[in-house]
Amino acid sequence: METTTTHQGDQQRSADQRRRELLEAADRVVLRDGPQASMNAIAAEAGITKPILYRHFGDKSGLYRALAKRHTDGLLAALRAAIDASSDRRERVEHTLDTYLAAIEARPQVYRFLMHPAEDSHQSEQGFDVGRHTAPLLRRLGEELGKVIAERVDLGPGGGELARIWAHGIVGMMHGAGDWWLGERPCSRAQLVRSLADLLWGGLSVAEDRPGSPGF
Amino acid sequence: METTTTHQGDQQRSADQRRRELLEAADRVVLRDGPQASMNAIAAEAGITKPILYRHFGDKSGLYRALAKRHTDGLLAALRAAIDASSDRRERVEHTLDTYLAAIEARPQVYRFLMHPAEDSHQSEQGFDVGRHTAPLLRRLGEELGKVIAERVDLGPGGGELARIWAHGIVGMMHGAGDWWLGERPCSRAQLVRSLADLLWGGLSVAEDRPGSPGF
DNA sequence: GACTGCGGTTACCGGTAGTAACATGCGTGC
DNA sequence: GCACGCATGTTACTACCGGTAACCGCAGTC
Repeated sequence: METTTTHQGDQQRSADQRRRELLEAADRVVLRDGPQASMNAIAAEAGITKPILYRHFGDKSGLYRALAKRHTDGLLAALRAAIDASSDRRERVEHTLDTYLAAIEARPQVYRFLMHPAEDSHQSEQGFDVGRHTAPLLRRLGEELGKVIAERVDLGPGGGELARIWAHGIVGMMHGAGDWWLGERPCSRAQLVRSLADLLWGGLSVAEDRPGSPGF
Repeated sequence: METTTTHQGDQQRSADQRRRELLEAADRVVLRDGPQASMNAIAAEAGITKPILYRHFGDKSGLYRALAKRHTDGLLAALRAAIDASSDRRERVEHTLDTYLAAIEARPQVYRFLMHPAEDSHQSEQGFDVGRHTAPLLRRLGEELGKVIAERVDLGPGGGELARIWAHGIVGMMHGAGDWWLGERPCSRAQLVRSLADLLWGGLSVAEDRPGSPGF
């Protein structure tokens, strides 16, 4: 079975390359048609037909997962760099927020695809995974940020748990505010970054009550 | 055309009632099958066939919007009550967080449906609404909370903008952390509420650096 | 020259959203 | 009494989706 080693190698290399080509074609279609790009459309863009896609990626969610992994890895790398770019904690937070917002601003279609990678088939039949609504991207961001917080900030005993909670909260805040901002553009990116950092710095707790506000 | 007033009224009333019945049937199916409940299944549950559904609701997203409105209204009412239930601001925030989390904990299927009401067809053809990924529920929650903050907390000049930013950030935090918590259940609800409130109260800014952490 | 493996195709399956066209029962005008 | 709207309901269809089975043709090998 070793008589065709070099040929096997060629085949392997060309298969990987083919896969990369297909992913790039899929990328173009998703960028154009959004998250509901069809397998037919992707195959057509790649100049082939459906069954080949299925041979390479198994099913639609497989293709989408491969596609999402590429972009997610890129965004994660950018965020890690932002976290390490400065030494002051406040600056660090602002840089991270700004990097995320700049990314979703620059390529909103990609961002949208990452958040809704496919409504994803008919997974577990029973109970259909009650949680798990959030995109994998946000989970990964939360876990990564949780690690960073846990290892750099002293939160006392049980700080690991707390770090994860805060991390997922912060990621959610970033996502929620970012999505709203992207839709309405009510202010500049810098303004949004500063405001969110202020919020995290306890802005809500130190502000004064409104004169006529009830109860306070 | 006024000769049939009473009859018209009867028709109208019965049409509204029919609509309500259909929504209840749809509710049962969505609760059972999740967000990808089909129109056929809903029609069958209601004891009728598809075209009637379409006559009442236009299309699938119309039905889903009507369904979502009901639940959203309910949740919003509960949250408003929570906001008004106490006078201390910190308590208010904790009550609000807890009410939201209790709701998604009690009926995760409904929650999940509200967050993914239908991946929503092929709306605007071109550009497909770059933002607008977030569920309408979250938008509404953000706007409502923004109003409450703006009218009760004195944020100085331009405070209205800031209130909206903070509101959408807080809602995002609640949603992100809540979704993660619902999936992994890493701690009690009370613990999560306290931790998130601590985060909003500036916990991240006042914590000490870890001894060996780089840069700080 | 027959054989085999692999990239590629056509043609299909089951199920989805959505629609057209036909049927049927009820109250009203003449 | 009877034809007319008119709303309610049905069956039967289109068009498309994800996914698959079966076949086709061409490399390279024995």
